[in-house]
Amino acid sequence: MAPSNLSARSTAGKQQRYAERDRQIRDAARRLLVERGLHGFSMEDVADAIAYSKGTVYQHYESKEDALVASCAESGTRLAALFERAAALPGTSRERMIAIVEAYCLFVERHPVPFRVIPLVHSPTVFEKASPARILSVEAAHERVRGACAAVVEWAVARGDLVPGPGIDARTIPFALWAMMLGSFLLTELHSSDKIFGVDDPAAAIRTQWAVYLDGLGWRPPRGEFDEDAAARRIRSLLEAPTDAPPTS
Amino acid sequence: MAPSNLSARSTAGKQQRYAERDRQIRDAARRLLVERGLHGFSMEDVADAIAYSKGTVYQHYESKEDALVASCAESGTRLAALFERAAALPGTSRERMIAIVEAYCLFVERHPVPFRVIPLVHSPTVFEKASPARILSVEAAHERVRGACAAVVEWAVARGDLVPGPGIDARTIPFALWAMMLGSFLLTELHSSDKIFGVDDPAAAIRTQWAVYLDGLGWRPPRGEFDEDAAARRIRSLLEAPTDAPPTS
DNA sequence: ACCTGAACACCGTTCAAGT
DNA sequence: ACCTGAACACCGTTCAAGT
Repeated sequence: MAPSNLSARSTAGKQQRYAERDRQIRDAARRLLVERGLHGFSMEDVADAIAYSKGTVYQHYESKEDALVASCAESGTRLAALFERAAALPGTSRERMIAIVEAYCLFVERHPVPFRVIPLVHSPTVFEKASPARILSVEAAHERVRGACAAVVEWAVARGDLVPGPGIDARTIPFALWAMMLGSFLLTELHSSDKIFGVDDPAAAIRTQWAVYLDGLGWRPPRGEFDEDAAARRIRSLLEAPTDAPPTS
Repeated sequence: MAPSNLSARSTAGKQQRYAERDRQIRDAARRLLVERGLHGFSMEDVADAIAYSKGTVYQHYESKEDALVASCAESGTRLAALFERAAALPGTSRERMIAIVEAYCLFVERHPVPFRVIPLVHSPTVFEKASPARILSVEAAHERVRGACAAVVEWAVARGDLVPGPGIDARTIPFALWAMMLGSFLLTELHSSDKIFGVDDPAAAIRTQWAVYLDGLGWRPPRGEFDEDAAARRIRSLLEAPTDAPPTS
């Protein structure tokens, strides 16, 4: 921890250069993934996009799959941060649940490609070629996302807004919420060309479905006893505000 | 339409040989996809698996993507047939909704790989390389699936089991159902290794969530007024029976 | 007329050879 | 010590040359 000055400086310099290059590679990879999609994404292009060779890219990622999982972990971490902000917003427990839905909608709007890549990357064949550390970072992000939902459910139970029961608990409800949101956006994505469902605004559909589901759980207050649209608008403007300077006024 | 006998016979023979080879290729492709996953699926292996060359495989599929979409269309058609059977099963409107959920669960259990491939194949980069006819066949299958759900909703409204309203109609409910099922299974799939949600039986979770959602819609009869588990068991045994000899006794 | 498989292109991945 | 890019392997795709 206290090596000679020279060695310390060179080690620090080395680490800094490595970190800088890591950032460059990560940015290039993300941009290429967004521009060309999973299909057109290649390690060759990543190497071309930065000022280093393919061999150097492979010092940062074990494999192409490792790079994809890394990109997923990054998206997941951003989503987790947004969920945690949403779960802590002022309001009733039901409004915080709405906030989480708004957070998800906002995320998908802002990052459609990373979102679409999630299910593709989470396949056994991809994961088994990624480094264990990389997989752990994805799981950590997901755990944060789940935890943010679970916290709202537990708070609602503590406040008496929700009466727990079979299928009504802090494990099942986050699962249901996430499944509904993931499924709705994917389904809209899958059928954006054909108009099979006639659902052109998935975010609106999710808001309605989620409200129906919360009513089914008996979550207080029910639809009709508060202005859902106004709550959603208020929450969205709070979430859209920049993270480092929240408009508390 | 009435060519010479000889020509007719040779044309018929040709078509028959083509159809036979098409079946061989399709079977090989499906098996390889299941065995090796999307990642390990190659046109080279398909050609090796049958007694023809790569060039011949390319007479059946425009591209690798075309082959994948074809496989999806096949799965979709099977799913549609199962949904149509489920939607027509004897019982109340709510039991028929349960039947559709059971049909989906049964399908995913029986064909996990084709199911997992669906979101991967429905990406713009894949679809734009598939032939228009192939895409149409996928859309036709989806339309049948949606139609089967919509029919149950309309029947429930006609019977007075469901009162339509905003977000409560034959377009939105099938969307919600499909989204919930797709999302639940994908999410379970994504997190089968880590145990983040603690949900080890997605089918059970879906049954509960769907019941909660139907209650939220006000669909009659509500949970608690009938034996859901018994209904699900009865329906499942009907669905598991072979298609061509339904046990009507 | 139909089918083949050599040939080309495009990466993923490695590693001997540079600096 | 670090980085490079030639080299190899593995397909996707095509098409001139067989039968």
